[in-house]
Amino acid sequence: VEPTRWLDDEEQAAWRQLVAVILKLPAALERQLQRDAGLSHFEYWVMALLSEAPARTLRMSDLAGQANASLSRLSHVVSRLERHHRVTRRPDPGDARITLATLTDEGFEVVAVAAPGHVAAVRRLVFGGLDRGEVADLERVCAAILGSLDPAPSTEQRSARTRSVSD
Amino acid sequence: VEPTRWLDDEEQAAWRQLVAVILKLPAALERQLQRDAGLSHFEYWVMALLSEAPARTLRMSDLAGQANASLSRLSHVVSRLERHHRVTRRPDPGDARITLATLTDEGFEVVAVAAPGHVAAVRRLVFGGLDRGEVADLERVCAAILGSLDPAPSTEQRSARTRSVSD
DNA sequence: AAAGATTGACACGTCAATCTTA
DNA sequence: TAAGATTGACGTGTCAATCTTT
Repeated sequence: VEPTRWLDDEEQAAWRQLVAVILKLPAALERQLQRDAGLSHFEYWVMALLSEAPARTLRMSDLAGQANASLSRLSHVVSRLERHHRVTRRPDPGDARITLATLTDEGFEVVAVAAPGHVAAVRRLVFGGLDRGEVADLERVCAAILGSLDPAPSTEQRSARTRSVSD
Repeated sequence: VEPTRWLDDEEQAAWRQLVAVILKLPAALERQLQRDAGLSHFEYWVMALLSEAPARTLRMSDLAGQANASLSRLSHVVSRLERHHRVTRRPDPGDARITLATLTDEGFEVVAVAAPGHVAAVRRLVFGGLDRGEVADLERVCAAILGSLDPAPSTEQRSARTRSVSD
């Protein structure tokens, strides 16, 4: 087998580590949230994003964008959350094509209860072994990768970050 | 909501980026392999690992370890691969509890054909935006995270790496 | 009883098709 | 016709239960 061009040794080593992280980290977070709060990581993430939004409400499209998910995936998950009375959906009064998703009080409670344990897990699993410099490295490298990953640097989702139920 | 202790700003920023990478990178790789080779990323990874092994053969347990997967998950995937005549399974002659998985010639062909495109995608999506220093950072940080992730620093899977059909 | 592995049920993600409003 | 969103079918992953060999 002699392909176009391989990865060099450094890249190969880095790649193996990245793949391992991508395989194991999500699984670990999933287990923690499932065990301690009965939530999937994605459910938690969606509710956390809503909890930060004005009026705890977001358009499905915006929510999908902020959650890095397809509209389809989001819709399935929100259906589930709605079934559990954690989120409600209703058409936008101004443009009926748009659906607004709102976190209920009950939903907020669920995230609020789940948050401390999840944050602790993230601190332990991700940041536990990193010093300040490595945290900065992590952010820089991830940002660079995301740059290559998103062909469209169009819609900037930069905005004042409010601390709330998340992360 | 006032939990035990939050992430500081730097950690929070890094965490958001990491989550985005974890959400998007696997999806992107999956799409590429599915589209160009009809393989899932995990299937590719499993076959690539077998292609490097002596006699293209590995015990299911070892394969699961190297692939960072549960034995159950691996078993399902290998069943699928076996159905497509890409892998064969047989009990170990010495200890019949053990199952040996072997990559077939046909399976090797499949990986060999898929590899160049996949490597190119990895180069483009992951390393395209990184300079040498950032590649090193990436490896360091991932290694550190894996350290926190694996409670057991027991079994060292360090061994001479052979370049083959992978990465 | 323990190790190695497999299986089946269930939950989730993806894709393509569909529906509704603009 | 396009934008926003939903749905259903299908493949895959996970968990617990199971099976076989030691």
